[in-house]
Amino acid sequence: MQLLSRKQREIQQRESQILSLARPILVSEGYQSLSMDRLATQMEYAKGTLYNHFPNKEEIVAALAIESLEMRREMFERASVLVQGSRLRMTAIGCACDVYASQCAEHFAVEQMLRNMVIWEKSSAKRQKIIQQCELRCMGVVAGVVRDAIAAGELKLPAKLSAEEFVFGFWSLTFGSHILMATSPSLPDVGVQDPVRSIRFHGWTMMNGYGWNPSVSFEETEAVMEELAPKILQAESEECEL
Amino acid sequence: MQLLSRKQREIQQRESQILSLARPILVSEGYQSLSMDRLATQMEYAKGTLYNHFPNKEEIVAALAIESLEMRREMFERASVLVQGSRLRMTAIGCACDVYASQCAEHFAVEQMLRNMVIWEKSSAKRQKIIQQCELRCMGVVAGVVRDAIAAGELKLPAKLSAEEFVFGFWSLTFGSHILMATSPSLPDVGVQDPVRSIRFHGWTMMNGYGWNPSVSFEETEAVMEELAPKILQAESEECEL
DNA sequence: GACAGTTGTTGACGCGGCGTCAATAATTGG
DNA sequence: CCAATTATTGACGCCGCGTCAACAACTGTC
Repeated sequence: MQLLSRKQREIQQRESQILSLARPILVSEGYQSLSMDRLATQMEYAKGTLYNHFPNKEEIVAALAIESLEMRREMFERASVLVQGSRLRMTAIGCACDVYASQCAEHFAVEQMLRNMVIWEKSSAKRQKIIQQCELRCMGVVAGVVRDAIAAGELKLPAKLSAEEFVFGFWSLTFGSHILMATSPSLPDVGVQDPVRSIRFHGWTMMNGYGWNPSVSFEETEAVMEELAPKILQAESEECEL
Repeated sequence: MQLLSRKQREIQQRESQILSLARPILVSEGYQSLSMDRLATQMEYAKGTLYNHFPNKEEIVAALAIESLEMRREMFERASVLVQGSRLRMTAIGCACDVYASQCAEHFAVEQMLRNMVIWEKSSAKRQKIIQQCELRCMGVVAGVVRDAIAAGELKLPAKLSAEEFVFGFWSLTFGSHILMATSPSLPDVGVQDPVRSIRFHGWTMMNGYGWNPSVSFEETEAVMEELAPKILQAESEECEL
């Protein structure tokens, strides 16, 4: 019994060892450079042993993506309770997105890889379910803030727009901008000098467009974001480098 | 001289033959399924001949992406002159984005593939330049509308926000939403019933937030988009299926 | 503490895809 | 008609994924 559980623990922890070895390779050298043979060599285990843990390479990426999505959700939750007032809470979540995409770029990158259908399709139904639940819970956090805003009379949703559809707009805006920043070789060359500030401004304007109260000046919004950014990152600081 | 030019023409047209054979495979079966051997077999040429045209597989994808970007730009240009008034012209371009992403999904998909650094990095400097110019020209079309709006006094840009940075917001919003629609397995499950309409509404609201005149009701905006969509597609109709 | 049964580990192997290159064929100019 | 140039070919080397039969370690039993 003692030995069995020791062995089992050994196996358990090997799983996370695989993941923590795979992540830096995946992020710094890309999906192509992550080879099972290389991983096995570095682990000092045979390749077959890796396949006891993950049925294929894609599953490793999916597992990493789940870790990343989990982290994003934690940052959302932390951000959403750092300040008072629905509009500022929403702003804080927007800030969390920025922090996540820039300070935890390796996690953001792994999330994106999963959006390649090749990887998604080859990953197990079990992990697909988990990933969808992660997404759902992220959405839930933000939609919760929106519902609070409505309940407090600080925001009135247009007819035919659900809270989730409302969130979808902000999601698209920040998400799209981060993808573009990460993959568009040279935004400055097309005239976008400060993309992050621009998107913050657009988000702020969109909130104005919806009449989200109490209204805040953009300068104040920026100040709040500057102040919150380190707090959002804090608890993750040890597991999130670069 | 006759024969030489016939031969040369033959070679020229083989290039587009390769591309038009590669595109459907790439789109319907994914990047992994596009193999050089398979392509060669279907072309009824030897593999080596393919490599006379494209130094590697990635370059084929890059070449396809250029075709797609070119088409997007044409649609933007066509959309931007279909209506009068800067706000409606901007709306028309937004509509062009929707049409492009939904009706020319295969082109949109190829564009996205290029955003995988693996493919981007392996493509030649020459093609990278062309791609950046395509992006620049797309941006140019939209920024032109914005500048017209400013000149006509229908829009006033906030200080510290360039026309391009202004465009970047709408770009992120529509682009982000289309990526999410294409890759997020089940938006309806997280509560987003009608993503396209939602984003149109968000874009409309953002324009309101910036005080873009003359203001238009959302219903009218939708009506204009419905009317324009087929016209934007028209000239491409033969080269864009599904 | 020997033994049968179970569970975990190994790495050589098959397969398929990319890109190369020496041999071969076609084309050109003289 | 004959070099010289240019285009075409497909077998080959290499690498990476995933498998599986052989082997090792561990477990519970008598």
